Amino acid sequence: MRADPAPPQCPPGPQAPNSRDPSPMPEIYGPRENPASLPMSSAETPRAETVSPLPSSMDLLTQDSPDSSTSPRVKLPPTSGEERTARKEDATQGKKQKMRTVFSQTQLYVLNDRFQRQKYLSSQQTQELSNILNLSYKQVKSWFQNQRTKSKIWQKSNWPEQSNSVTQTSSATTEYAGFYPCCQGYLPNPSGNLPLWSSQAWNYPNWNSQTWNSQSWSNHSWNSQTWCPQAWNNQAWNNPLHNCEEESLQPPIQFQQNSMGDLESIFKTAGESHGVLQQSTKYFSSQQIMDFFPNYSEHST
DNA sequence: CTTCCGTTTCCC
DNA sequence: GGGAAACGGAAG
Repeated sequence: MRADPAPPQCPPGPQAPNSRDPSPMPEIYGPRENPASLPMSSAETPRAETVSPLPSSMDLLTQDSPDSSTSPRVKLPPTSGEERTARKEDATQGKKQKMRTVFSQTQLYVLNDRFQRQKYLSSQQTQELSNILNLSYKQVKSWFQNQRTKSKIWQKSNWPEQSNSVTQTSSATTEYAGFYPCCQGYLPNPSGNLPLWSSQAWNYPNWNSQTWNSQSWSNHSWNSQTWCPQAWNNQAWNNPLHNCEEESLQPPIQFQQNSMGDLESIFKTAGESHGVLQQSTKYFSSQQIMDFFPNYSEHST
């Protein structure tokens, strides 16, 4: 019965942090063709085993089989080592068992990094991301949804007494970064300061950091007045044909198809595990790490 | 189709 | 038991 009397199309701008408050983020990467799924070098991918969910209706554009069949990215983290491919197959009774995938650190890293800049992905972007990470469309979509939920909860907990969205933005510039446990040590200050990644992220050369600094973003994103996910996904900038913007927004560094491979190798050599993030930042700026990602493919002009 | 929310189910 | 992935349903 959750029926947000959401407006016809877009949610009212300044509204309670309760109803849908999408945080649109201008697509800075622009839609790109998907090159080819980046084979996760099964480097550390813990175990991303997945169910074979019954394709719902939207799997049309996705390789929905989460991949247990496509990618071996199923390995156990150095902690609990035991491959447990043991999925309850007893589901033969008709009750489809739910398999909970454990994303690899690399996958989470990329997802998180992306999430920090973009709370919402277009379907195409989701698709691309899923290809790169060797995840299913659904998985990426679900992950972002779950992340958004956590983000909201996190925000609320940050301003327990502030129910006024206006006050929030002025008093806090925090933005949920969506860090997973292993990264928390890396966070500057989970209790109020802008996450490191976020701040660095705003060094986009082509982004008006003067105008769009972290605070602006925070304000804008979580109190957006004229934005809604659906509209967003239909925007021109999500349209391959409209990429005038993205060109100018392309970061200088372009990793190519094997970007993930590079990243992973670094993760490995750096000693993956918990140190992976810290280490990786020594080689790449968070910006770069992230940038390689959306640009894995350069649109052939 | 998407979003959200609430819930379930699983892994640690 | 907590956290997180996945599911189901309502609403747009």
